Amino acid sequence: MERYDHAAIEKKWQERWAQEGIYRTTDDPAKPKAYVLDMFPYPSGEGLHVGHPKGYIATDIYSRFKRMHGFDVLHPMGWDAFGLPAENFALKHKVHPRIAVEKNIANFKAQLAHIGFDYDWSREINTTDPSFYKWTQWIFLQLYKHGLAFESDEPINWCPGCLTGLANEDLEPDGTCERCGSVIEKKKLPQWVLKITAYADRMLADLDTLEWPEHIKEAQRNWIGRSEGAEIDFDLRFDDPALNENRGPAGEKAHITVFTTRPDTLFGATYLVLAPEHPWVTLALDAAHEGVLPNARDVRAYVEAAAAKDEIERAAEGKEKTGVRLEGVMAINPANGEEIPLFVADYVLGGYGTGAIMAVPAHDGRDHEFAKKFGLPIRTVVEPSPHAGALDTPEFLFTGPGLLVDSGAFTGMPSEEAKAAITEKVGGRLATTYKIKDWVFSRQRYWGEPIPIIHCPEHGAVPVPEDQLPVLLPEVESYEPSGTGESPLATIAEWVNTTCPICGGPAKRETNTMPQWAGSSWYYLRFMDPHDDAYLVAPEKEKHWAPVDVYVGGDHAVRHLIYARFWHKFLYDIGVVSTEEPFARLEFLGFILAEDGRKMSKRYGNVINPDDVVAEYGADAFRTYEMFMGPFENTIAWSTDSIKGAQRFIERIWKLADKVAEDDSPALEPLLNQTIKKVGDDIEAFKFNTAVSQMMIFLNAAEKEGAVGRAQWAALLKLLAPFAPHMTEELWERSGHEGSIHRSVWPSYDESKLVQETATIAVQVDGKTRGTATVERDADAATVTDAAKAAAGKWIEGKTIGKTIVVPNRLVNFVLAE
RNA sequence: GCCGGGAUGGCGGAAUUGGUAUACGCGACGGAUUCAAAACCCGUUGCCGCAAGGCUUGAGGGUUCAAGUCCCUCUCCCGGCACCA
Repeated sequence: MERYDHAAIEKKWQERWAQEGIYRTTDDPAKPKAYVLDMFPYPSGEGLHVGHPKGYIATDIYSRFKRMHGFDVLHPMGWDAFGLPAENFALKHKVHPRIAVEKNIANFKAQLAHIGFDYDWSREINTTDPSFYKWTQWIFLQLYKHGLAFESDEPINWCPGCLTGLANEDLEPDGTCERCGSVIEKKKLPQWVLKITAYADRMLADLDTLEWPEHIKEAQRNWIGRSEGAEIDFDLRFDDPALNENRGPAGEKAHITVFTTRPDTLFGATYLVLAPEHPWVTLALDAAHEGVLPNARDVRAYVEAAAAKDEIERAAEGKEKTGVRLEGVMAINPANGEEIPLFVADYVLGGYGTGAIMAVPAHDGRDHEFAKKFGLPIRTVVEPSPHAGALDTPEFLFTGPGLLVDSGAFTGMPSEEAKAAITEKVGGRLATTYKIKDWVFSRQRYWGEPIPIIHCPEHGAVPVPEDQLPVLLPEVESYEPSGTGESPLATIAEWVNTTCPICGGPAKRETNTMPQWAGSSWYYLRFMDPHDDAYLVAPEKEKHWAPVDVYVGGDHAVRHLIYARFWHKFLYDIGVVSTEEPFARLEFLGFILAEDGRKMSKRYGNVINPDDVVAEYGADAFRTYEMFMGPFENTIAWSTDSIKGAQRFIERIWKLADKVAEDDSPALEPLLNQTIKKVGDDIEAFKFNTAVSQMMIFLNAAEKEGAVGRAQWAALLKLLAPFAPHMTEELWERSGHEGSIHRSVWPSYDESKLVQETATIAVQVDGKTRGTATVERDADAATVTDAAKAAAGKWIEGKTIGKTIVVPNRLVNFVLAE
C-alpha cells in the first residue's frame, strides 16, 4: 500500500463528515444520553497553541466512544467572548471589540477544524450574541426578584489599571489585579452584588455528591471557608461611671460580640481585639463621643494608618503584629467575671466573623505572638492528655484538642465537649461564618452584558420588563473606560435616558455591565436548546440532557465552578433546571508546557501552533500523541521527538492493512479480547495513555504474527477510531464497510477468551524471583509445585524447603527452612 | 503555617490494589538498507560486574513467605488557601 497521505485523507473525510452531518445531535428521548462538555474558550487574538486542544481531544474521544455505544451525544462548542481581556485586546489594537471577537472566533474555528473534532456546529453559541445574553439578563432579573441581587455602596476593590471594580475573586493573594498587576484600591461606588453566601452551605454539602477530583473539591471548600464556632458577648466597663449607665435600644449594656471557634478556651481569654474597621471603634472615635477613650488620639492614628495601608504593605509586613490599647474601658470575661483589656489591631479582619475576637494566647499562634509583644498574660486552659508537662512556661503554645484545666466547673472536660457547654453557660450562640463574600457583580466597562435595571427618581431601581429583553449593548465609536467609576455607557445619552416601566416618567438605565463570568455561569444549559427564543432551555430538552455528564477543563476551575454552581442551584430553586448540580463528573486537564519546560508564551517565543503540527505529522498522530503523553491530569512538556512515536504508530497501523487475512488468527484472540476490554475501560476512566499503549501492544503482536483476520482488523479499527478518526475511516471504507466507522457499534469482548490456556508463573526462592515455569491454567497445586521445583533448579538443590506458597496462575514461593 | 496531590531508568510513564518492578513510547547504541542521507526494518538498552552474581521504586525503620503498593518517621516537588480567630 502507498504511504499514508494524511493531508489528503483528512481533507476528504472532514468534508464528507460535514456534508453528511454524521455528528448531528438528535435529541432522541428514546436513547440514553451523554452530555460531554469542554470549558468553552475565550477566543483570544493569539490563537490556539498545542496545549488548548488537549481537553478537546479528550472530550472528542469520549463522545465518539459514547456514540459508538448507542448514546445520543451532545458535544458542543461555543465562545466566552465578553469581558476585560476582549475589551483590552480591542483597545490595544484599536478595533471594536465586536469586530475583534468575530475575527478571533473565525481563527479559532479554522484551527479546530484541522484537528477533526466531532462538534455539532449547529449548536454553536456566543455569549456576546443578544439572543444569548438576553437570558443572562433574564437570570439577573430572577435573582433580583428573589432578593439575591441587591445594590450596595460598600467600598469595593477598584483596579486603577483596568479602571473597574472587581470581585474578591479577581485579586491575587497579594492584593494586586490578576489581569494587570495594579495595586487594588478601595473605592466607594454603588454596586450590584449577588448573594452567593446564601448558597454557601448547599454548595459545600453537595460537593460530596460529585464525581470530581479531590483537589478541586478541596479548593472549593477552602474558598467557601465555612467555620463553626460561637458568638459570645463581653460586657464593657468604663472608667467613667456615667458611661456605664448607658443602655442600647433594647436596654442592653454596652458590649462587644466576638466570634470564636474555640469557646472551650474562654477561661484563657486575657484580652479582646477589635479590627480597625470595627463599628464600635468608629463610634468611639466619633466627635460625639469625645472623652470615652482617653487615648483617642493614638487610636485614631492607628486606625487611619491601618486604613491607608494597602494589601501589599500588609503582606510585606508579614505576621509582625501591631496594635494599640483602648484605654478607659475594660471587657468582662463572662466565664469568670475577670476584667480584661481591649486592643485595636489589624491582625483581626473587619470583614470576617464579627470583626472582634477574644484573644487566647496560650492556644492561638497569633494571639500568642501579640501577647508576647505587648506583655499580656498567657494562661493555659487546655492540656494535651495525658499531661505532657512543661505547660507553665510563658512560651507554651498548644492549639490541639485536650482536657480543660483552670476552667472552673469545666476543668477536666474534653475540649470538644466544652465548646457547647461553655457557650451555653455564658449565654453565647452557636454561629457559622464563611470566608466567601457576596459577589460584586458590576463592572464599569463597555464590553459586557448591560445590567437590565432602570433607575427611576420615583421608584428607585426598577427591573426592565422581561418582554423588553435583551437590553442591547449600544454600538459606539468610543468605549474607553472613563476612569471616574462611571461606565462608558453613561456618556451615551440616547441610550441612558429612558422611561420608568412603572410610571412612564423619565428615568436612566443602569450603566454598569456584568463581569466576564456571567455568561459562563450558565452557558452549558443553552447548548441543550440553543435556538429557543421562548425559553432559556425548554423543559423537555433540559430533562433530556441535564446534567453535564463529563465536564473537562483546567485553569480557573475554582471560580468558574463556584459561580456556575451558585447560578445552577438558584435556577433549580426557581424550577428552570431539574438537577441540584450542573456537572456530575469533572475531569481536570493537565497543561502542556513548551519543550523548554516553561509555559508556552509569545513572550518566550516557544509557542507551538497545532496548525503546523497537523500539517507535518497529521491530525491523527497529533491527537494520539497528546493522549499518549502521560496521565490526562499531568502537566507535561511537549516533545517533538515523541510525537514521531505516535506518527510511527499511525503509519504501522496503516501498513498492517496489507496483512489482513480472511480468517482470524487464533493466537491473537486472547490479546484482542484483552485489548477491547482495556481500551474501553480506559476511555471511560480518562486513562487515554494506557489505552493507546494497549493498542500498541496489540499492533506489535499482530506484526509479529504476520497476519490479522478480517474481524480482528475491524475490531482494532473501531478501538482506534476515536483517537485517529481520519485514518480509521479511510481503512474502514477500504476494507469494504458501508457507512461511517464513527456510527458503527463498539466491539464487545468475550470474557472466556480473555485468558490464555497456559500461565507463566514466577518461581521464587525466599521471595526472590529465580525463574519462571509455564503450566496449564488452573493446574492443581501439586503439578504447579513440581514444575516450579524444576524451574528453581540449583537454587533449591540440597536445601530443605520449609514452606511453599502457591498463588494460582501467578507464582510459587519456596521458603527454605531455617 | 494549613489543606490536597506527588516522588519509579537518560526522558514521558506502566504495574490486575500485596504476587515476575521498569509494560508502552521517546532517546541512545549496534546492525541491515542506501552512492550518501532521511524514512523504514532487525537487535540491545534499570544500575554495578568480564562473568557468576549482587543491587534497585525520594531517605530511614516496620509488618509479611512476598511491599512501588500497607504502617511509622523524615526530605523534597507541584497545586490551593493563607493574620479567616
